[in-house]
Amino acid sequence: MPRRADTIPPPAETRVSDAGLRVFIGYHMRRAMAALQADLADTLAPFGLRMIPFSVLVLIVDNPGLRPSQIAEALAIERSNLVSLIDGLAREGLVVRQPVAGDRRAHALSATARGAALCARARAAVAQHDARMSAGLDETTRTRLIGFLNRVENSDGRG
Amino acid sequence: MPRRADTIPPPAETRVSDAGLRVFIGYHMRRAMAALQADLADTLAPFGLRMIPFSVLVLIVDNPGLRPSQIAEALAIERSNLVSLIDGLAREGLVVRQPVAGDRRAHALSATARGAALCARARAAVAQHDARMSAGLDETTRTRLIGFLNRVENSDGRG
DNA sequence: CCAAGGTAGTTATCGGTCATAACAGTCACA
DNA sequence: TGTGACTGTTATGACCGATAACTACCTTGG
Repeated sequence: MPRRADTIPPPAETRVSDAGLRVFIGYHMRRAMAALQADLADTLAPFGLRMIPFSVLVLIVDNPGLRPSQIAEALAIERSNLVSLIDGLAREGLVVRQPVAGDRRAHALSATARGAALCARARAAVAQHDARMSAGLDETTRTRLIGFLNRVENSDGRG
Repeated sequence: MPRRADTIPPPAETRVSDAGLRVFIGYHMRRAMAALQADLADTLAPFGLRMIPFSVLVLIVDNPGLRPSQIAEALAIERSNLVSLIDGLAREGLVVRQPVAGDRRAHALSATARGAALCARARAAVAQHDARMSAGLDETTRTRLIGFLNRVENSDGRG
């Protein structure tokens, strides 16, 4: 028998269940990643950095003379999205673009002293953040976890 | 000794190293998550769904009469972002909003027959996708991995 | 040498995700 | 009764990611 109009009786204290999604590892990964990213954002905020710019800065510091297209390939980012990213780092005086001797198209990226210093401090903070996140993870489990993540990462396209 | 102008010598076949980022579990998670999300997007595309709308649909199917604010809380999404999400599902005829008897503010969400059917098929496809992603993951490692992900997820704010 | 095709960086633009602020209608309760 | 809280909603903006097209430049084959 239809209730008056199309109203629905109030749910009797029903607790919402996401069990149908919890069966998927991807769901757990997504939730964990969201929490991790929020924590990382808080960690990097004092340095005026966000996740991606931090990654780019580390790459430049660790690989002086790097070119944008190489960063794009390493981080799986489109080249076009790198320009504003590098613009931002350059605006802050953290990195500089220099011409390359043999190729007038390319830009060699390197960190300034200020960029290197900031990167070192941010790197230490992120290391603490990462250790906090993976606290209570014994070495073998950690290794196995990274192995799993690498396998997922490299299952390009189809499996 | 400064080189002519400010040019930089071409890098001698330098391979770019992201070792400075590989030390972080978060970096591996981010890369794995990106690959997983791309694969999941391909999996859901035939059903006209993306990751978030799929999650919302599953929640509605599994919890008939659910209200938007409950979905927001369950999925850690802002309420305001749910409206266009539900609009989309409703436009496709997958879910309907019905008034709730006792509370004229609330909307009870439930799936249509079409929505339930689509959800079942999409759920099966996602199950295959998830199994593919976690292939070669024995049960104890899988359990331990999920435990780790849950710990990360629940390390709200600071640790 | 020179024309054709590829590469590096850039611009413009779009879609998707997420957050915030503000608002109207409604409910609950002192 | 009226104050405060809650629901769904609108509008808006930041960030991330992808695509297409352009300029400047390099490289290669004829």
